[in-house]
Amino acid sequence: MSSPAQPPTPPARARRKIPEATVARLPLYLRSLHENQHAGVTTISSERLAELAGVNAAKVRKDLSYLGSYGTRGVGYDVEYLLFQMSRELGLTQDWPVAIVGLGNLGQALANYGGFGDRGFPIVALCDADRSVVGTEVHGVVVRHIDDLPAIAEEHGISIGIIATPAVAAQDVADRLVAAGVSSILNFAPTVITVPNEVSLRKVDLAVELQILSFYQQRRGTAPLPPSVAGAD
Amino acid sequence: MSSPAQPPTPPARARRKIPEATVARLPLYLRSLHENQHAGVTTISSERLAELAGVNAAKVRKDLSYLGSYGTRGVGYDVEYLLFQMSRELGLTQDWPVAIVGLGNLGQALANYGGFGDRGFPIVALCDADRSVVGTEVHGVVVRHIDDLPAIAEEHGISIGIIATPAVAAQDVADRLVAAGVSSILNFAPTVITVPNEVSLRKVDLAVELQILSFYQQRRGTAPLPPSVAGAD
DNA sequence: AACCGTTTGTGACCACGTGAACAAGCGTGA
DNA sequence: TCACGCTTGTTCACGTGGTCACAAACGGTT
Repeated sequence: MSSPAQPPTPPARARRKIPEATVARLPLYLRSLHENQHAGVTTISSERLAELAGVNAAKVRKDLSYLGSYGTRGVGYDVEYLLFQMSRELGLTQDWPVAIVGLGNLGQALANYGGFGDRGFPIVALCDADRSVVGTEVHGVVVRHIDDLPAIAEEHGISIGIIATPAVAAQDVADRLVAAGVSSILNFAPTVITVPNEVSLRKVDLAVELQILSFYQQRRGTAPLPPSVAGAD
Repeated sequence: MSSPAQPPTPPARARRKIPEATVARLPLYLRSLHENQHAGVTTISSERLAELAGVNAAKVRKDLSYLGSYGTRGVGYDVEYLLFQMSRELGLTQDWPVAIVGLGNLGQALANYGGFGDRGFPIVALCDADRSVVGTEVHGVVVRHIDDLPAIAEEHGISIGIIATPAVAAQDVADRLVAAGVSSILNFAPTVITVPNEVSLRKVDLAVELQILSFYQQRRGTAPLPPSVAGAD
């Protein structure tokens, strides 16, 4: 497990364990805070932040309290200070170089989407198994063959890999990523993949999302129980 | 804010309410069942299905029991019969026509991805606000202007809408979709949008996924507690 | 300095989902 | 026919997360 990029966060005292559900919401708060900062807002209340993030105010306060007591009673939270603390906690004070494996429709779209590099996740490497794609350039990055993955990973200090291959190739790619030292994987392939415990895995499955919508859509005709809003959990 | 609609629970015999977490897993079971069916398997145990779906066997049995008692003790589940029941429950015995709004990188990639139509979610309409894109053809479908949304929705009987616009346009598009009668929305725009209670909303936020991975990646240097595997729940 | 309205931080309670354990039930073979 | 092994369906205990409510504490005002 070579971890080329060590987090700059100092040892610090015993960190409190943040619930997974809270971690999933922090990026939403972060985004709203950024927007407020750009709008010149310097202080924000939990109620306003809750409204922007689409959650309940008590939940916001509890979530933020896991980071520490960064608010001021009777006033609210200092936007800039909270942004700093939250960015630090999320590990966003540094860049995390990303590799995308698989350059079909989705992979290319992801590579061309500029929103990643802007937010601290530069796409520094692209891989594919198809030799007719290798050598071409996408969004300024030359596609390399997946057999070079170990060298590529070491070269760029890649810690996050995105799988955008067909389902049949996904598990093999995941194994290769892990072998190359990648310890965080985002899987877009429509299949279940397994990784060692020490590797973080998240998945985005478009077909599953549509089928979930289908379920409630179909129920809507029979029972009036449509739970709107669903997390990215 | 939004009051939970309680009163109306009238007609039809009370269908058992399937937990949201279970609904999110049904598509995974469905996929594994399809693969087994294609491989000629006629019967499957909860343990095998659990392995394929990456969950625990007890959870599989409990999830399936919400659909009814479709298994045979000592034997397992009949693949074909379970497939049928599950498809029916998920509303997959019919097609759900889908409209994609926003044809940037992501929208085009989604439109070109053939995996939707195959699985009962045909992309029948494409919309964009940019008049230079309107009129072009993507994956055999002509892009129309978003102002035509009401007519388009009625024409094709669209019930599911996919938002693939920039963040600033997302809420407006969502409002238009709802006004046009669309009652299920899948949002890819990196922003929180709100819809009426009777509309189902799910979101896929790539930046959020990466930031969640970043959190655990950053922690890995300080605390050895990386909860791998995370649902799209 | 003391009071007052406001907002945070947190403790208590409740609902939901998870995992293990087990009885019920089915098929098989003697 | 009966006993035995196997797998389901369900019950129970537990942990996590969500909501409510309220005391603590801060700035501003008198």
